[in-house]
Amino acid sequence: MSSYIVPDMKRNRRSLLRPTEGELELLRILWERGPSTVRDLHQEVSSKRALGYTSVLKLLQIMTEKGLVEREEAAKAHVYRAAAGQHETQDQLLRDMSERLFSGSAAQLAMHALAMEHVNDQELEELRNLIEQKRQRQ
Amino acid sequence: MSSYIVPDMKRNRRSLLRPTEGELELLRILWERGPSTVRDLHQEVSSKRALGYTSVLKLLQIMTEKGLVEREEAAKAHVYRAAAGQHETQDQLLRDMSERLFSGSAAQLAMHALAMEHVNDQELEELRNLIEQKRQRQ
DNA sequence: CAACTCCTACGAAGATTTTCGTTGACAACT
DNA sequence: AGTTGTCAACGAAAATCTTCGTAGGAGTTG
Repeated sequence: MSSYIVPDMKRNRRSLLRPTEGELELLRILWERGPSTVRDLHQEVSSKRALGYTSVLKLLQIMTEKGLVEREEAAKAHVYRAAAGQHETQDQLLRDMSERLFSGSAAQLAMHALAMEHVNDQELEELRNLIEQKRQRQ
Repeated sequence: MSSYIVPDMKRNRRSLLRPTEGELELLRILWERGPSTVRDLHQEVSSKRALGYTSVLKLLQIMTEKGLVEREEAAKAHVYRAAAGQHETQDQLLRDMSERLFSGSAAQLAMHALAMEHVNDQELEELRNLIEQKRQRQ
């Protein structure tokens, strides 16, 4: 009989796919601001809701373990940056959602999204172009 | 001295807005199949992944408490049906996602969704119509 | 150099979600 | 009546997520 130390794959597998609520909050800020320190992030988050400094720090440490962010330890205050690109993550989560909510139909998802809210002229124009491109390719 | 029984608002507030992962899985099946028993649902879920019968049951009980499903107790095997409409829930979750991933731009979300995957002709047509409607209204 | 300040690491409490095992009710069978 | 099968209820373990408090290192300043 033997026992192994198995890397915690349950966590990794799922988390790479889907950042949690709090993780996403930080990622969003990192995408906007670019590489930031804990203090930067805490300040940003604080404008939205109360959250302790060490909470943000801890979250970032976990995210580092999961590979969601990478950090530069050169300076005293470590600098964090998103490991995955914004688009990549967005697409991943959208695919997920289309799967779970619309049985895989991205088009249905898109229609619901459009029907839902205000869309400005420029966005409408981009959408029309996108659709024309798609039509010609098929 | 008096004590009150306070409805668990923390739970309700959030959960009505956002079914958890497992809850959504069951809701999707209920939307597809219509009212179902625990056994039905368990069978359906089992085709995707291993999950005990009582796990499904428990989840349904919790969902009943939360008001996500309603149940008919007439027969021995209770029959559950989704309380929240599919569209309602979809829109709610989309709004959420557009907020969290695209800073509230549903149009951006839609574009990403479209760019991502194959969309058939009929869907493209519907999208064009939808966009035309929007354009004229603005 | 002692008092401050800033920052990371670590551990841990709470809340929530996920997953079952066990129990007891009820009915069908033998 | 005893055995077997199906189900709901309940409780609880395990996994995750969220949020902090506390400790300790490293500069800074009076």
